Amino acid sequence: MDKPATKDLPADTAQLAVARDEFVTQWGAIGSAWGINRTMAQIHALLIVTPQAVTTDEVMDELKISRGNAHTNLKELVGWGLVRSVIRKGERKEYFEAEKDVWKMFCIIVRERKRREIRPAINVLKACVERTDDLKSPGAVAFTKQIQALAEFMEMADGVLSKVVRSEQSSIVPWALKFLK
Amino acid sequence: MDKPATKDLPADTAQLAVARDEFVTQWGAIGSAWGINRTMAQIHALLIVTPQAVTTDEVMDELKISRGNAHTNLKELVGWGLVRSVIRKGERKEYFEAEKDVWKMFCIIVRERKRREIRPAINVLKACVERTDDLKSPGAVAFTKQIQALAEFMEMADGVLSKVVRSEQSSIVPWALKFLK
DNA sequence: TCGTGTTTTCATTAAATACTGAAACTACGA
DNA sequence: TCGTAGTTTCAGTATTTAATGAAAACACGA
Repeated sequence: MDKPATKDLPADTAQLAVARDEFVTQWGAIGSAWGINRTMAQIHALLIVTPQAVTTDEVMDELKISRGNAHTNLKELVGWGLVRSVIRKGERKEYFEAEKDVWKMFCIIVRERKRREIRPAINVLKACVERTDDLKSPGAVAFTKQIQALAEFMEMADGVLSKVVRSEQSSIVPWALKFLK
Repeated sequence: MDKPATKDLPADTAQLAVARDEFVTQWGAIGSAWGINRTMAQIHALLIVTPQAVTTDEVMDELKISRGNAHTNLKELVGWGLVRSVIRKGERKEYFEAEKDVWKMFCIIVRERKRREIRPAINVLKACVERTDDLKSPGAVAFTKQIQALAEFMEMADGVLSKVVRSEQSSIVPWALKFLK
């Protein structure tokens, strides 16, 4: 019994489900390696490959996790700006959907990491320099120089990232790629 | 009893010691935020601001940690290439010193993270695409497209980083900075 | 070969982090 | 205002990750 090529074969649907699951699982593992909570990475992966917005219950069900866990990580993703919550009129449930544009995702992540990780590090370095840049001993001068170099490097990196991300469009990096050889 | 200005004042030495400690502690905290083991970050910080090479025992003593801990994290840093072990002739002890050039540090970290984190992620994505790019259903096509976009983005990022890091000299990024506006 | 100083391993313990599930809370419609 | 679907919190528990310290292994000279 043949089926028309345009109709989904059951085998295909199954294969897609497996691939989707594989992606979610693996992305969770990669998230761990990147220092990101495994569940958060899995939820993000799930939302990325789910066309419609989903509810907390669907996430719980798909990933076999508790309500508390699903809730916390969904809100965390919303906090990062990687996921939006949408309320459908007439419905009381909250739905969630991920930003799917890869360049936008990248910009969001860079901006947040700049804010949460790079800026605080720069502040620490500057505070260290302030504590010692009035000292004259060779040891103190060397220390100050070293920390200063670190601080300047990070400020430069921060600046580059700001500019890369400012435009909110993916054209710049491929363009830069041409020039870097 | 006056001391000549070229001689270190005791107060200065103390102030430097405090600043150094503060740096080590804070850098450990920042490391944590970056997903890096706190102790490893502290040891790295300590070696960065220590002019001479140091022994395991000195690290244990400075940071008040066990031999096992000091050993494991020193070797881990050596594994990353951020720290070299040096053997002084006539001595049996092993000494450790950090790469102090900021640009070199950056290159080492980027290369390692590319290898340990970016490449594996790309491989996962490619494997996912292979599982589904023969499927014709709209859902499968959308899935494949999305994953493909992610994969292509990461390959592009990988390529950019390779080029940035290839030269092993810090001139390129400041140069690029001028062009990005 | 043995003795000694040093490095390495690893079972155990401690600490940090993540997850659960149920209770408390909220907001909305009837 | 009450009932209910839905959200949020959080104390308790489980899991994961890191640290300890002592024993084993190593390497070198005598």
